[in-house]
Amino acid sequence: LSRVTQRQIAHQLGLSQSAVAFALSDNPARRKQLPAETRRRILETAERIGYVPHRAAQRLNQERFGHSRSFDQVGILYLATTSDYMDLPCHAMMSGAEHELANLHATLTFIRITAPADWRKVHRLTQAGMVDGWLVVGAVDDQAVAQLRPTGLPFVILGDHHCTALVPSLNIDHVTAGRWVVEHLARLGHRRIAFLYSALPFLYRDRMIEGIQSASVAGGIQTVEKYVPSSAVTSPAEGRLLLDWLKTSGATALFTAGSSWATSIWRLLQEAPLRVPEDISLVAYECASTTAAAQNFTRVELPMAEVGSQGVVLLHKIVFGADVALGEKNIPPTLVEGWSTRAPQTQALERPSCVPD
Amino acid sequence: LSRVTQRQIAHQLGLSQSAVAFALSDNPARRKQLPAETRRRILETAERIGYVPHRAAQRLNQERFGHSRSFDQVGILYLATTSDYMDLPCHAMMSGAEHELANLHATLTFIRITAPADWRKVHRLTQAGMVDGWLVVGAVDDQAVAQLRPTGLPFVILGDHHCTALVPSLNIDHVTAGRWVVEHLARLGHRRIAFLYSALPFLYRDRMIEGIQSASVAGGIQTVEKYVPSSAVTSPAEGRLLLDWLKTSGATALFTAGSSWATSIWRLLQEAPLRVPEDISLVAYECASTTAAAQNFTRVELPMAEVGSQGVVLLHKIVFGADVALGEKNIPPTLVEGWSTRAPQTQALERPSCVPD
DNA sequence: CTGAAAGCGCTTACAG
DNA sequence: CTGAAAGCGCTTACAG
Repeated sequence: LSRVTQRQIAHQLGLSQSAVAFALSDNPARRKQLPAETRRRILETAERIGYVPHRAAQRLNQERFGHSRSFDQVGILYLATTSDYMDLPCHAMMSGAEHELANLHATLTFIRITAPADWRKVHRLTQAGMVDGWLVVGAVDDQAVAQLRPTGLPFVILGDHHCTALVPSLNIDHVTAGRWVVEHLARLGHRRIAFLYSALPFLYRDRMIEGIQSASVAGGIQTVEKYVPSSAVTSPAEGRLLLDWLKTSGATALFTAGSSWATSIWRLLQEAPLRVPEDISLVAYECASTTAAAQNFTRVELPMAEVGSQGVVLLHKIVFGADVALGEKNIPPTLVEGWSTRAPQTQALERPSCVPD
Repeated sequence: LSRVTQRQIAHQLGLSQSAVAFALSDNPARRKQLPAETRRRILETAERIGYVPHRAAQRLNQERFGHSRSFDQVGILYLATTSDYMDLPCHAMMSGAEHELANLHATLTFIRITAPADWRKVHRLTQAGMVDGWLVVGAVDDQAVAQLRPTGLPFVILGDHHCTALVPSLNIDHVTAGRWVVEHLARLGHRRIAFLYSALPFLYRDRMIEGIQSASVAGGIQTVEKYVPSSAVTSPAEGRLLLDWLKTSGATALFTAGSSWATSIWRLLQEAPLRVPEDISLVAYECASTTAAAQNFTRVELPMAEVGSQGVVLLHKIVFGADVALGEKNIPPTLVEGWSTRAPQTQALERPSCVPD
């Protein structure tokens, strides 16, 4: 597999190498300097013999005419979290970003930051001229941004982050996710809904609660909330407490707002026994895994890949100097109606007399 | 952040640019051509002003003296599977590879292959001189290798694959994983062990069974096996069948050979009720997630990151022409002793009379 | 033993 | 309007 160069194309057609360069130029003004027929022959030959420009040569050139920014090589910084909860959604965002970059004939370089010393990798890559911009996922905070700024390269943060400064970022619209769950159940006729949240203060959780509460107020929906550690979903003792809470709550629907909780909870409900959806409607929440989809629960699906893809588009705009507003852009989630929700029975769950209707 | 070049260093010290190049050369023979003191001054200055060689210039040069292979840019091909089971272990291997590459000042380019047309990306990257070698993870088969060969670049397959041809590859030693589970339980005094396997014919599963059976035969251990779909772990009906099977099996220990099954099974056992480890010992199996570790079950842990790291080492050897034997290299797993295994009670589980002892 | 010079493949300013 | 030439930063063969 020897490399095909512009010189070889030129030689084949009896033209100068610069004629070939002109024909292949990205710059439309420069292309016009060539007779249309000559250009056509050059492009045809280039295509036929499989010419692909040598990236290193192009990059080296940019050092000379630095004013025209390029968008060939993007780095994705994965700031490791203490848990590995984030791996799946981050991987999904990365996949989406890679897909979008491939369309632009650009590549994605993966860099994992585990310790502060790993930032040296970032600075080294920058100095080596390897990167045109950064996508950043994981445990992003002001300190990370402080490391990123001196690279002089544009960046976009993907997913939840802890920055207080205004930074270009892209995320799922968790507020809307929460609102849609409430609105879907309200439309079916539910008036009292139970919510099971993670006890950990994830950002996505608090955004979702924001949406849930605003939609509940707007729709006259009563809510009951319970915050549980993820382990509770599988612990028998916690499971019993959870069922007791649910039965006395008078709720006709349950939203399990932790990723992949629905299957375990569904199992728990069946043992109560509470039939889904006859006795109680169940809405699942899934972040970058597909079990809820496989079981076709009614569910909130988060388009993490779309966040990655849109992140690339945003970064591209910034590189080429488009006037991009700082702050967070949001991608709407999807509410998929499966079998696990329906209108509530007129005869509600066993309900304590103290609960007003 | 303007770039620091060899010329600038040379200018500062009143030397020629080639003297600087000699001092910084990787080639020890070339370094010796310079007086030690001159070399020291050059290195000191380079360090002080943060010189980092421009990667594109280095790469372009290699086009000229192509005989000396480089190992700067490695591509990781993620061949998407139909399910997303593989995402977590693949991400773990990728993280391990990135860490090892960073030590070598090399970078990892992520490419996702979802459709056959995506192989164009691979060929384009190759032609563009962007890659020195490939790491390949996911759904790798002979067809993938056939796409890879014409790139002319060395490759190493990480993790399970379906190639019939002999290819350089690195994997977890699943056979040993199975053997260790049996040997651990045998050492504690268990003589009859139950195994819960995925119904899907994963390669890791069959390797593990191989190890389990050879160790069982060697240690005089009786085994009972059940193959279940992953959903069985959470379905109440299947759960009851599973408990019945377990109780009548006469087993004093259970190995749940599906990733992250242990928690659900443990819950199921508690409802039976079967206390762990008093009534039955439980060994968990975990692939690139940490729930079993968090709960400190006795468990088999798979060092996926180590597979990635060793994969880089192997690829590096191949690039530099070391005589590497084809076929699979294996990384031993770890058996971690947690709270969930102990010696069996002398009074065994309820056991049907038809089972010989 | 030392240092000026060639050239990797490309892009673009500049001379004809 | 066209094409020869300069040069990005580096590595290495080659002339002094």
